[in-house]
Amino acid sequence: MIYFNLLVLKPSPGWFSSTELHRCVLCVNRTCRSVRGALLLSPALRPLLLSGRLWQLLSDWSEAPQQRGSRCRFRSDSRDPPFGQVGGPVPITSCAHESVRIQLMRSAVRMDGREHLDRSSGFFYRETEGSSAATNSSYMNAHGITGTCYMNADYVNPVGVTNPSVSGQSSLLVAADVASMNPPLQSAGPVLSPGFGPICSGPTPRRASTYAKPPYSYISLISMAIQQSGTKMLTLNQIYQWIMDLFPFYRQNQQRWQNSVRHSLSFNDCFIKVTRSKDWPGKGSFWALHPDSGDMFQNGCFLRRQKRFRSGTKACTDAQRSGSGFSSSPQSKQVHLNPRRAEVVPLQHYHHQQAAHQNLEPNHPHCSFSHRFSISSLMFEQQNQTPYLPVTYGGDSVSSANRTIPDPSHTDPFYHPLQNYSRTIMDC
DNA sequence: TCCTGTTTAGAGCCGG
DNA sequence: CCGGCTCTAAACAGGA
Repeated sequence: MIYFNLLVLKPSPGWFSSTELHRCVLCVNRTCRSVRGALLLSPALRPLLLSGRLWQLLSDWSEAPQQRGSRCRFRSDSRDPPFGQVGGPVPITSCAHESVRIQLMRSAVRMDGREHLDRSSGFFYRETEGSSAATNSSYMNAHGITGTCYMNADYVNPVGVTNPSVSGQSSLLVAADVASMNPPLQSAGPVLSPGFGPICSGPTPRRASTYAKPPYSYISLISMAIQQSGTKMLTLNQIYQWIMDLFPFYRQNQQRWQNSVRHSLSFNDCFIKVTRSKDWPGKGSFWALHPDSGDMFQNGCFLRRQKRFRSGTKACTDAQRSGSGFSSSPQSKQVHLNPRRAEVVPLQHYHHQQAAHQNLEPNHPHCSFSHRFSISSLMFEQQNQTPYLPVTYGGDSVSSANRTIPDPSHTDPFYHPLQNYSRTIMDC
């Protein structure tokens, strides 16, 4: 029987999304014979942990793999050591070894036989000051179990997937920026995966003494932010926040890059402005991705745009627009609702209508978004579980009656945008 | 006043 | 070399 310690770091404030928990459990279950979890939690999560609810959640999620015949089991019963003791969950402050934010499983574990993956294709995370990049770094966790980390870059793979083989080791990357543990901009925690988009092979970000600039363009960052949101649209401030939460680099010189973000939103046709409804007051409009902009990024890779999206292309027919209640003015990036055709349409469904129409199903070999972690793939997987858009495209004339399903982030305390990507994570 | 959004301009990089 | 893309800066207007 092999036991592994699963160490998950989480920023504060914050909570584990269902997807993150799901990912932890499933990845481990699919890999290990048995798992003993040890969660490093932010202080905000401790009450949840102490109350037993977190363990219950983990336990519940661990059932699925077992039903598929897996012998793996996530131990969460009363035999688990209590909080704070060896073998049990530990408070984040007891993590003695701070230099490694992401702890690995023990060796001799193979992840789905995908050892062939290129290191550069993912598995990005940051190491702390003083440690060297692109090295294997031994560590000892709070329970005295040693492992090896492969340090190769500054950023976590946005998918947060496992790296199947690193010098014979396996890793589980589920960590987030440990803001609660480190003063921002001074020490480096791993960066939480935004939930999609492979780090494409190519130039590997080099670690710097300070946070290195992410290899993503602003358009990529904005696209990622919007895509990862449950409603597929964000306000400007939410976009700011998402970027800063995910990439500590952008916590500095905010005026500079935020201006660029605003410029990108306004200048690029791939972003459309969704005006607020009267009964949904607030500052600023929502920004969404143009329904036809799905193939901007090659293979869903956010490092480089395949082509610049320009509105007015033939990709989206009038029939499709009208059929789903969409209409847009060629003179404006704002989208307007045709009230007579108004209906609540899940945006991802609309995307897939587009994809199907163009013979570009997510799994289609010619689909530029056919990548495992591409937006379309992810959206396809969540088609039956993603909440509907809280509003249709339609700006001012969207009636509250159409907002039949509220923004899940407003009603579900456990909602997290990343939860939509559980299927992909399960496949890790 | 601050934030949001638009627009213009210029520089740098990269690929054809 | 040229065009396209991206980034940065700045000015400006309008709204909360």
